[in-house]
Amino acid sequence: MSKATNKAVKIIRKMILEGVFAPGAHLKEEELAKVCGVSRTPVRDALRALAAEDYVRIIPNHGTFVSEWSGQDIADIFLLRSMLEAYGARLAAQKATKEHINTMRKEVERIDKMLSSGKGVDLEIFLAGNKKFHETLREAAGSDRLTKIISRLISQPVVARTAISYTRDDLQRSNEHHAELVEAISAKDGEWAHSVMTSHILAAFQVYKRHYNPDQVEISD
Amino acid sequence: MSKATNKAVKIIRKMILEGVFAPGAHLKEEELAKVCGVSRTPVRDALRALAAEDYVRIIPNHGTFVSEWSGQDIADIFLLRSMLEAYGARLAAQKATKEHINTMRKEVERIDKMLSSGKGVDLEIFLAGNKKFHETLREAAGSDRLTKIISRLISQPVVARTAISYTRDDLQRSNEHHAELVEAISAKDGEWAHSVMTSHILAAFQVYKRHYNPDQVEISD
DNA sequence: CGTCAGAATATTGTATACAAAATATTAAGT
DNA sequence: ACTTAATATTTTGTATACAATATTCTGACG
Repeated sequence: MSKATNKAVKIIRKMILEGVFAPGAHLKEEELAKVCGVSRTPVRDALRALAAEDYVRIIPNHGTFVSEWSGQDIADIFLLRSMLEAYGARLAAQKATKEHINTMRKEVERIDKMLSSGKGVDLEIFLAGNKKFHETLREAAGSDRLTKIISRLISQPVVARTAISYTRDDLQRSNEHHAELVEAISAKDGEWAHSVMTSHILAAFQVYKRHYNPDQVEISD
Repeated sequence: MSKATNKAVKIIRKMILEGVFAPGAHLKEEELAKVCGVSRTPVRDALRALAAEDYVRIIPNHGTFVSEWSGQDIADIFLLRSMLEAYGARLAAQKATKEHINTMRKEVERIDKMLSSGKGVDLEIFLAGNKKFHETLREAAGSDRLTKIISRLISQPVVARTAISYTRDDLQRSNEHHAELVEAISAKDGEWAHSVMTSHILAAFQVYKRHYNPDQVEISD
């Protein structure tokens, strides 16, 4: 993506994530152009890109609107993700190199060290390690197409917004899953890896549901 | 998509499919604008859309190039598709309404009638019926996101180009799979549907491989 | 003969101006 | 007061002009 377009994408995405534009809001090109300090042309490019990421939806001749997400949508995403990532894990078990495995193992150890240090949890470290772990696993799976599909799913606003409040136990379990995945992949056991990864993502879904529970939604009058 | 953009997308996509632009070819915006009879602005829009469909890839500041596909890529697509469509079939078994099932059954019967008519095979009827059958099944699965992902996979040039030479036996088997899928879904048996759909897509992959075999590729000097 | 530098050209990226379409506003009629 | 039609305004869509970048060509030099 080119300079001005890229700038616009970043600014607009951030604003949506921060709630500056509410779900359903109508994004006007000229206004965005002013905010981003570029002309309408790259703004339009940016909106097309954000539509591809499902941040907005474009209705021809009517405009661009911030996407709205139902609980069903979110469940959909997690279930699809669990399937796709599990498939990736199976492939990784067949194809991972020693380097891939070492990288993953290192990330597991780094997080483990953080958790058992006695100090408070450092989410920064966890998130970075988690990201690296999954990226490496996808790379090991060796399917660019799969990687792209998954990336699109998890780059979506709902998931991106999910700066979930992980409890210490959640982090612990997550990292245990990671450790087990390394074991399964080392053993070249695709079914095992598949199964652990499924649990891993569904557990994340559970954490999400616990936090963003429909029961907790308040309706103001 | 708006008028001029839509026109450009259709023209350019067709030209790529027809081989007017070879894989790897550099598509120049001005030239396309002239061919399509619109300005560069909607052409650029069109190229972004075609990139999303994987017909082309865009390299910033360098241009747009017709996508190239390896055998590995194609295998990747079929395998992913088999997984995703199988997942859809499982969902459909859980959620399909009587109307969905009736529509699917009707398409099966229409193709069956064509095949057993004694006359030669009518590919038009088969392709239309096949399309309708799968669309209905995806609708029955009730996941817009899944539908979108699958659509993107199968709208890709490699698959689109696959006007495969189905033999009569291939068509017969394909329709038997369809019939079995209707049975499985009627019985609300998700595992059965999943399994039949997997076979169905992998069989299609086999037909593809039989036709577009690397062995047959000639290299001119 | 090759290679490197620099100018010339071609191509993409961005801004602006204009056209088409949709939305909002006003005014008239019931 | 409520519709409805006409008009004004806003917003998106397209074309063109200009700027930035990349590519190609040319010629000097080793």
